Amino acid sequence: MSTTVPQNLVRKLQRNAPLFAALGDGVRLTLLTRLSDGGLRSITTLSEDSSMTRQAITKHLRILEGVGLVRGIRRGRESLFQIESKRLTEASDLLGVISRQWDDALSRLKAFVEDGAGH
Amino acid sequence: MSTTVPQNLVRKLQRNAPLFAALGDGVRLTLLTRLSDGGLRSITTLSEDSSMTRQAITKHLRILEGVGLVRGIRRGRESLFQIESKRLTEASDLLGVISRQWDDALSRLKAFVEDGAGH
DNA sequence: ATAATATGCAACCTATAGGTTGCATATTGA
DNA sequence: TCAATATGCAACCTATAGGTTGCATATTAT
Repeated sequence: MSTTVPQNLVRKLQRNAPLFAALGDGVRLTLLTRLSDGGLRSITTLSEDSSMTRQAITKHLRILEGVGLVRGIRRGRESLFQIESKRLTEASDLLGVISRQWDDALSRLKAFVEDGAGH
Repeated sequence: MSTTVPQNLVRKLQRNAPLFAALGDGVRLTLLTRLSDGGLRSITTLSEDSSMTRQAITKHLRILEGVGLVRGIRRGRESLFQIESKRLTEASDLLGVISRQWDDALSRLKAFVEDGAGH
């Protein structure tokens, strides 16, 4: 009973490590929820009711943009950000696939044990 | 058109930030995939085909344990780890809820715009 | 034209994530 | 009992994540 997870799935997981890392920060999760109505918001707007500086918020937005969770567009002197829900759906699906994979493996293991392996 | 995401969902997301952070590291993702067949493995075993020291692996395992993605049990002189697929399913479901929430919000926004808002 | 607004850029600081080494302790096998 | 094995503990190192400040630049409003 060795590894049952296909290698391409492993690679897929690895490739998405930065995405999970981006989600692993409270400030960024707050930004995402503030954008979650699909609206466009400027950096200044997003910084306003935050205790942090605009520059800190900017850095977080760039990280989110880097993994494709938000998209920034320049309009005049301001740069507006909107959410990319597609990317998040992908993340959810990926975790779903993995967890199902694991559940399946566990079921097989359980069945194997309950069948009285070794008889 | 302000925030449409319920506050309890926001809190739920925030609460799970450490879980996402735990998933945001390649070494830990590798450990999870190595445990993904549901088997029990010792720290030494998990360290063996890694370029890192046992202590580094131990730290990663404790982080995974801290967020409930694996469970460690002591048996004799070794401590064995197994995966907690339930926790991962939760993570997947959570992201799913959020992304659906966002998709819905975007649909409403789109409909709002296409209906010719302001008429 | 000029002042106000919005952002970008870069240097800098501090905490900590992620790794190492060295040694102590518990358990098992001969 | 004694040696080998498995882990724990703690100090330490280094890179970097996350934040700040200061200033330059582009855009808009008066």
